[in-house]
Amino acid sequence: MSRNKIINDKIKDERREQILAAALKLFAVKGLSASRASDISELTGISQGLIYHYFRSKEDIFTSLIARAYDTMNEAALGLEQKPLPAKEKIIIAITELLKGIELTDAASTYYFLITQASMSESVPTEARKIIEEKNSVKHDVMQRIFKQGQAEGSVKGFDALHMSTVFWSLINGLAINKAINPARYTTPNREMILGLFLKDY
Amino acid sequence: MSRNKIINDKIKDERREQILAAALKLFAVKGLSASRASDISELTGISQGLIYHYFRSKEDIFTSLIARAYDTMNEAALGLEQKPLPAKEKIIIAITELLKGIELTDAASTYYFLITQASMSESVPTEARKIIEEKNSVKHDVMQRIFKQGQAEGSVKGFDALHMSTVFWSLINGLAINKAINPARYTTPNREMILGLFLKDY
DNA sequence: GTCTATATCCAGATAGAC
DNA sequence: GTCTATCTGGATATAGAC
Repeated sequence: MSRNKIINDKIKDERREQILAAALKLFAVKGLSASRASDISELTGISQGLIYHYFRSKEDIFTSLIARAYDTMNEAALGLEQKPLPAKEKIIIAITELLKGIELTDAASTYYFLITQASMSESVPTEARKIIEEKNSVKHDVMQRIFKQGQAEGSVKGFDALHMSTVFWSLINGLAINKAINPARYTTPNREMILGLFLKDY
Repeated sequence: MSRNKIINDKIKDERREQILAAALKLFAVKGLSASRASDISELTGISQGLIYHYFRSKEDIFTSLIARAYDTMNEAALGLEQKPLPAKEKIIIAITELLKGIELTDAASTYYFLITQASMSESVPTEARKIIEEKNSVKHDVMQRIFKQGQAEGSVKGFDALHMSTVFWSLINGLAINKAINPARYTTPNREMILGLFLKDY
């Protein structure tokens, strides 16, 4: 590979990343159909036409982002599950980290928001819909297993593990949305209050 | 008013309701910008042009629906607050009714969904945005007052009432979304589990 | 690789006949 | 009141120059 080819490839990667980063911000707060190619153009400073040199279509950008979002979130969930810790610790870490992510509105929570928007909407490209259906259950399954582990260890309350993971992710999701809707009013809720939902001795 | 005028007014009302009902379904699941006037036309059987005889614009329909949605929800919340009951009972009723609404996906929960979609999206008409900012706090304020009442009565846990209302509505909201995303997987969570978040003796 | 200009399409909204 | 036909604007995507 020639010197120039290497440099070009690097530019190509950077451009793709710029486009993806801008599109992520837009799609997360406006959804796919209300986000314009011209918005991406403005945010990145690159011309509208150039977007289509890097992606076949707007939907293609969207689908790429959905895939990334799930990979990021699911890796985090699976990574936590595999740590050699008692379930109680895993649950404390999960809630602490997730609450922190919501509070800071970091990159991960923008992904989270994108997924929520996309999951709620019936008007997503077929490719993206497939990914959602395929990968949405992973984090639910992980938490279910962690709750069961905790029940075996005696630290977790005795409710149905499916119910607990439903409540867990619904609450986290709901908090993220709440924050987004009204950042001024939002305050991170008391951690003990939430931990007490799942753990004994709280 | 002549006989014909009365009949015409009735038709006019019915048509408006048909359009609003169809638009509600569409906006709630696809959002404003992905919902087409032609979709409304298909759902109602009314021609596309006729829609604009009853509403000035698509945004006008959207704004009308948002106003209705908040009125419906806020009336329910304020009605509950004013009942001559101990706070504990009010909380039990609220959670029971809301969980039921989510499970059945009734009309009220479609309104709820519309509000969530709209609140999350930055691309809503200015008029609708105003209504959201004005009326979104009502149900939070109501729950805050009920929690404080309950703390005075000794039945409610001692966490900050603002935190409790944040958690309350985030969880309800999150559950509604969860159900919408994956109806097959959703099971209504154990009511006692949720009540225990707020009430002593659970 | 990047831009400007443009083709093409589609959706919101209007006009006019019945 | 309702429909069909049409205008118009704007957005995606492409073509071609540099």
